[in-house]
Amino acid sequence: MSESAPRPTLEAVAARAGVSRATVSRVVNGSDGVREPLAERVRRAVDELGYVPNQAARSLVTRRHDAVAVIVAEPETRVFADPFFARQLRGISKELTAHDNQLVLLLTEDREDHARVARYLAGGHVDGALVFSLHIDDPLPGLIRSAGLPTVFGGRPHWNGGEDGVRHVDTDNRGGAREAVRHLLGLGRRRVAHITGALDQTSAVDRLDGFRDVMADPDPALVEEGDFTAASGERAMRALLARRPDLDAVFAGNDLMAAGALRALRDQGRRVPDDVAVVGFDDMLPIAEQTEPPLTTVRQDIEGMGRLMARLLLRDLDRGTAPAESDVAGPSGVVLPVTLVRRDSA
Amino acid sequence: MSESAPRPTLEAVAARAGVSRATVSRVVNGSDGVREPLAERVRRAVDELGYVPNQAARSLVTRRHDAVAVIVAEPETRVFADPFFARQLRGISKELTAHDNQLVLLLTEDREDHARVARYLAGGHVDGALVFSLHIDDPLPGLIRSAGLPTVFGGRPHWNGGEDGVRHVDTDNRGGAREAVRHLLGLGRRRVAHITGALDQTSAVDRLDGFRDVMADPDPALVEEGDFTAASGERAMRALLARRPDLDAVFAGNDLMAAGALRALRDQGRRVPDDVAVVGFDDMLPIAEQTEPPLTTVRQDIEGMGRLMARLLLRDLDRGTAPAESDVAGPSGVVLPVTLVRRDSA
DNA sequence: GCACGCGGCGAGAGCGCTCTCGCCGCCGGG
DNA sequence: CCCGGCGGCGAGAGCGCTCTCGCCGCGTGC
Repeated sequence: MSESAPRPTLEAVAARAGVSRATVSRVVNGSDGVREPLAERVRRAVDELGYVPNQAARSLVTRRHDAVAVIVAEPETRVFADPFFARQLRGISKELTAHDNQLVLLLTEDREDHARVARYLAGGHVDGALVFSLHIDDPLPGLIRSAGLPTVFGGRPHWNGGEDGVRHVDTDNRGGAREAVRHLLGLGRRRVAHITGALDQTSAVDRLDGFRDVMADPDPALVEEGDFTAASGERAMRALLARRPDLDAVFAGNDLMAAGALRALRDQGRRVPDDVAVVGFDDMLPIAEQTEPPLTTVRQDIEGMGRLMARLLLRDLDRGTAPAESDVAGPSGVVLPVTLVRRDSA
Repeated sequence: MSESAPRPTLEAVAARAGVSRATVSRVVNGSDGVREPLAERVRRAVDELGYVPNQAARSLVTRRHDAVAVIVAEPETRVFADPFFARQLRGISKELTAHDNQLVLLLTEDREDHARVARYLAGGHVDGALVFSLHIDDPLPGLIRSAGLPTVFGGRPHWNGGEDGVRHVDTDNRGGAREAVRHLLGLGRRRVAHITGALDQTSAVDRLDGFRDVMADPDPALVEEGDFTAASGERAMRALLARRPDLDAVFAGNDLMAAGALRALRDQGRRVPDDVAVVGFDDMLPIAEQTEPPLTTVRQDIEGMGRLMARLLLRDLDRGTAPAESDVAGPSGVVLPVTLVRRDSA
């Protein structure tokens, strides 16, 4: 216990094994060129001394850190209100640890934080970055790109019409929306409304686009903007009912808004799904299961999304330190499939 | 763009300012002993070159990393099912960044992960650790303590009867439970039941103790064990109703179980709060607000808990690198107050 | 006016590692 | 049997920083 024993160095291991530092280094890093009996002796010495390489010293020369930053913009809002974020982190974490990388978490809320993050990234503490930036006016992506670090974005970035080489992974928001609306039509519903999410986020825009794909020229009175909160869903539902009392289905941009809509419908005495069928998006547990009735919704693989982001980034990191814009191999954007989960609300 | 410009070193700044490395170092690290005009010249050189210290090189000599590990055990279960975790992280993050420390997130699920974490901590990559370990048989705390790193635990650790010097911060689970039950009694309820959380977690045990404090020798038939999930709450509520159909109130160990209980009560045709009053714990949003009726519950300051944990740890780190068991100043355990939030369920 | 003290600054060592280079011993071919 | 080649290993430099130490120049006291 006393004074924390000074950690053994490469030198110490070398001395104990009766070899040079270089040889120990070779063994520890698994490079070949060391004959078996010697290697074995080194390994024993490592065990006996409980040697663990000093990462700082190693980074100093290799310029690798085996660490990536995960940057989450605006934890204030939706991101932190639901388990979304935690699931994604979990996926990322799994993938990173499987490749012996550390996860450095950076939560940002205001401009000041952005400067800090930019400085941190420029400081070269990490090898790459995974970024979640939701809003359209967020300066963060720009800062990050200019830091020149390999980066993968979560969700389709705003400035990316589609294929300009910005690495990202997204959920098939548009396809999922289409599926949700088609399901409602398949139920025989004809006057399907949509409550959008906050339209400064691409996920909301894409879901709205999916709705329009299927409804082809819907009555504008059947679309109402929300902001992904339950309260906004409730308010939007009321507005919708006021404008189109005859509506018989609603597709909400997420489960939280669907829950709000459910409440508004109940207040107005509409039965779900008999009078109005409701479909959500996300399959956010436990919300989706706890509503009355349980929510039919579009499930996305959050954890898988996290894993994939990490995997993409690690791949870039492996292929040489310089991921020049040009020679990116593989698709720059990946879209994950979704599945419709049928419960009782539609 | 081309090849990422080789980052400027101390040497470069020194050359530009026409001083020695030592002087630049002094200025950069804010130590005094450099006269103003010179210091100013150095600062200009730093700006012009966009110099950012190389953390690896610095750590190599200082043995500080300005980084703290946050270790979350078993993200599988409850931790990840609710926004609890994210809130706590947010508090931690705020406090850490305010002190220029990085947050390294370690998520663990199985034994193998534990070994990895132990190795990581022993590897001296971080200056301290913040640990969330829920379950009684978790080997993690032991591993961490033996790594000899300054550590603060989230929640009361199992092996700690109270005051044996293990740094931790906890919510006033017992006090909150008492308050909840007293509230029910104040409403005139007399046959108050309790649905416990998973009793291998101290929070569940403490809440049960609080219940007992007030109910003084309650009918054992009025206590049913759950596991913090909504499903368990529903099941427990049914069992309780079967045994004591005359019960007129229930205190659930958390909001999720309260939501489950609400559902069971509704199924059995009991009105809430008229027939049976319900109180939860956590004030987990958006659950607590979305139930029917909205839940009266005990709110804890999750984010504050995170902040406090970080603050405690940073304090330990500042007072010399060796936080010998003995000379810990200040209380080893801190308990955060809770408040009862009255909504409609009780 | 001279010695002494003190504060500002520079020189240099060294943190623990990686990696290049060159040496040495072993093999095969002429 | 000698020489060239090659693979295994050690020596040493150097990554970018901090920090101790000592030098130098100035101000002060007698």
